[in-house]
Parts: sequence; C-alpha cells; structure tokens
Amino acid sequence: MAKELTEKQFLKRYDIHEFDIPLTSVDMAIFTIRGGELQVLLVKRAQHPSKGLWALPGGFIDLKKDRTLSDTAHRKLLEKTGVDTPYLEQVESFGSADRDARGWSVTVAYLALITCDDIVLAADESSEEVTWMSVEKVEQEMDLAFDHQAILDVCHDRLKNKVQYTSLPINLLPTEFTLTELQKTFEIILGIPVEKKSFRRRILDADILEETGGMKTGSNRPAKLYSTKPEGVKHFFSRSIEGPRR
Amino acid sequence: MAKELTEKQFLKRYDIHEFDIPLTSVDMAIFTIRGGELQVLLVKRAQHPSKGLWALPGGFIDLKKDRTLSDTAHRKLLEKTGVDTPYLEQVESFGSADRDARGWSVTVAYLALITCDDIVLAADESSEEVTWMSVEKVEQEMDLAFDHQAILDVCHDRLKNKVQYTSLPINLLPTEFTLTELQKTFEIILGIPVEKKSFRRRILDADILEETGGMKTGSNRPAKLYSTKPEGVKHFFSRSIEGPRR
DNA sequence: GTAATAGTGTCTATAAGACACTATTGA
DNA sequence: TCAATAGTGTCTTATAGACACTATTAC
Repeated sequence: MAKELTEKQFLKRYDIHEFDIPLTSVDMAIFTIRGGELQVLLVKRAQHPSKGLWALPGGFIDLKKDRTLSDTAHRKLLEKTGVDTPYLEQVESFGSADRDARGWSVTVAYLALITCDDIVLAADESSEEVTWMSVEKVEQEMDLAFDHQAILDVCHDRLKNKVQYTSLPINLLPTEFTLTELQKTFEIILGIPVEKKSFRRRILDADILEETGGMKTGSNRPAKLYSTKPEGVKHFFSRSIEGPRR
Repeated sequence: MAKELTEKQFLKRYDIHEFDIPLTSVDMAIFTIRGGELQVLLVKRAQHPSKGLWALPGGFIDLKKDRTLSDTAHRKLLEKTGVDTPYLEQVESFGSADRDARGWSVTVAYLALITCDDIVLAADESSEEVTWMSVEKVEQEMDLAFDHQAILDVCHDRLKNKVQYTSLPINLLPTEFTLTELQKTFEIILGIPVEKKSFRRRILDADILEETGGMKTGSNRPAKLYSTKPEGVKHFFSRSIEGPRR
C-alpha cells in the first residue's frame, strides 16, 4: 500500500484538467419596468452554441477576475448595463447532462432589478445585440437558447412571489417616486389590482420611506415624492398582499 | 479571417479539459429530530483536503450516473442514509476562489428532512465515520471542513424561516403522529413556544392531514393519530406563525 | 365650476394569540 | 380520586380589503 500523502503533497499532484467535470456558468434575469410592463434583458448569441438565438445574459466564471460567484454576477451585470449596485439575488442553480450541447453543465441563476432610466445597453464579443423584451411576450412566444426559458420562468416566479411580502419593487423605480407609482409597479408584477388605502397603510406603516419634500406635479393634484431608507429596499412584511376578495 | 464554423464543427473541436473551470459539487444539510433536538448528519472526511474534519455529506457530480443536479443530491442522500424519497430542496450555491484548497470551486447546497427512525448510517470510501450531531452544538462549538459552517447556517436559516409559513416539519416525523408531536417539532425548530389552540386550528383548517383512526396511548388521555395527505408535506400557509406577543 | 388624481376615515373580514375551560385516560 | 395530557370555546389583536369620502391641482 502506498505511503499516505500529506495534504500539501495531495494538492501538489492535483490537476483539475484530469477530471471530467461540468462546465459552470452564471446567468441572469435582469428585470425592469418599461412601457408599463415588466421587461427582461436579452442578448442575441454571437457564438456557438445556440448562435443567433436570444438568451439571458451570462457567462463563465473568470477564475482570475472573480473571487466569488457574486463577483461574476456583478461583473456580467456591469458589462451589459453599466449598472453595478442594483438589487441582486441568487435564485437557483440548474445542472444537467443535456442543457448545453458542450456537455454536462451547471448554471447559477441570478435575478437583478434595475431602473431602466439612463441605462446604456452594451453588446460585447459574445453577444451581437442587447435588448429589453416584455417578459410576457418572451414566455408566450419566444424560444430562448439552452434552458433559459425555464430559468426565466423560475426567476419570474420568484419575483412574483416575493412581491407579495417584500418591498422589492422599490428597486425598479428611480430614487424618487410617488406612492401611486410604487403601487402601479406592484400591480404590474402581481398582475392584479391592489387596494389603494391598504397599500399606502402597509408601505407607510413599515417606515421604509422618507418624504423628500418634493412634489410630483402633473395635470392634477401634485403627489408627495418619497425616497427609500437604506434598509427599505429589502423590507419583509409580516403579512402578504392578498389581492381582491371576490 | 477564418471561415465560420458550424455548430457541429464547433462542438467537435470543443475540449473541456483545455479550460480553467471551477470544481463543482453538491453538499447537503440532512436534518432530523433526535433526542428532542434538531440534528444534522455529518461525515468525517477520510480523504484530503480537510482529512479528519467533520463535514456535510456531499461530493462531485458523476457525469455518467447523474442526469441532473437533483440526481446527484438524491444519490448522495441514498448513499449516506439509505433513504431516497425525503423532502429535498435546493438552497443556494456557494462559489469562490478560496473555499476549497484545490482551487476555484462551486457547491450547490441542498436541504433534506428525514425521520431518523430505521435509518442505518453508512460510511463510504470518502468518509470513515457518519453521525448525527446537534445543530446547536455544531454551530456553537465545532469547526467543519471548507465553508460548511456557513453552508449549514444558511440551510438552517432557510429551514427556520420556512417553518414559519409551511408544513415542512411534517417531513421530520414518521408516517403517523399526533398533533402534539407535530407542535413539538415546530417548537424545536422555531426555538419558541407555539400556542396550542392556534396551532391546531391552523393545521386542521389547512386540511392537509387525515385521521388514521388509530390512537396513541400513553399514561394519559390517548391522542388521535394523523397522517399527511399527499400535498400536505409542502403546504404553504397564507400567514406566518407570529410567536408569543409580549 | 369640472375632471382628474392624491390622499383619508372607517367599516368588515380573516386568522393569529391568550387563556380558561372541559375530556379522557392510567394509576 | 388525582395527575397528566388531549382537545375546545371564545375573547382580543393585528392587519388586509372595501369603499365612500375629502383635498388639491390644471383648466
């Protein structure tokens, strides 16, 4: 029997290239509100496999640049949108023998929420086109690369679910907003109307907003502008929005 | 400029061994209730790295045997416990340059709930010892391999959190149980007392249990035995257990 | 003034917590 | 009978939904 190795010796002889291991990547569903609907950022693949198909932005971990998985996610988001401090949450990992033609692969899916104002979308070497697309349209009519359709579904479900008991939609609005704008954002994601008084009571009682002092004027009564207190971007309510009683 | 490759040509020339990619594994926090406390299954590592340290059970994806990530998780669970149809849920993936001495690595963490009755723990070539250990003790006094301490914390947090609004603890009990036993299980995980009447109302109104007809006799009034309806193992309540009001 | 949107008062409904009460067993 | 645990009746509390009401602007 061979003499036992020390951990140092073991690591010295260890060569990852000798093993059959899965490809590992990060993919993101970056959501925003545009044109009164929930949209998601898609890139058109400029490389094989699935060249020419629309896909969620993502890519491989850069073992040199990235110290952690969340670094990879932030880097990808920054590359595509120029934004680097949005709401970012890991959702789920998808791994199987057949989700990528190159072989067994694992992808870690992230969900990001950003306000689309002032975002300049940027293509890079792996994508020839970048665009915002209606989530509803993508889910009903499109055919995304790999299993990105399923990944988008899971991220969208996670978002819809969390909107029932958190303040996440705040992250989809600019820094100053009115309560009506915030309510509309909740309604767009939930897909149901929300009762105005309950909504305002809920948000204001949570003490997560500050009046900025400014007012939003339009063609009617002006509305108070609010901004979010630091912890307000990820507040958890003790009860869910229940929706209309029939 | 080179002629463009077809996808077929691209895939033929693709060799995963040419790339620097992270190691990818699956680790599990397998929870049970034993001795009136929440315990987690640990294995003592028989191989480098971290040889001799206690760790969460887990291992690499077997590209031949496993078609999906969840296959890997089920396989690992079966290897250690002999159980293969428990409650199993993916929790989060952890990836970084320094969590494993062998290099950049990603692990997908799963949470499993099983009843410890009739489980025969089995060591294999990568673990010389397998044991149940109090979660409280592990978190307070032990030093697990890799970042398994952090992974256990996250899985434990996920469990505590979900117990507030789901029926998950049902999965920690044998097929027949009394309402008092179920309540105790909730209390052990939550770490707070639960009000008896509220608890029974909540569980029975949810219509997730069936009376088996049997009674559990002891030295006092016998208690009705219940079993779970098929969908009852993962019921979501519309409101959370709030705990005592002060 | 009117139209339109902002914002409030106050009722009901639902489900949780509190807690005292009754019920059924073994010894 | 008593100790112990099973199980219930019913009040209070917290927060959501309903919906009509008032407030403030542009025109």
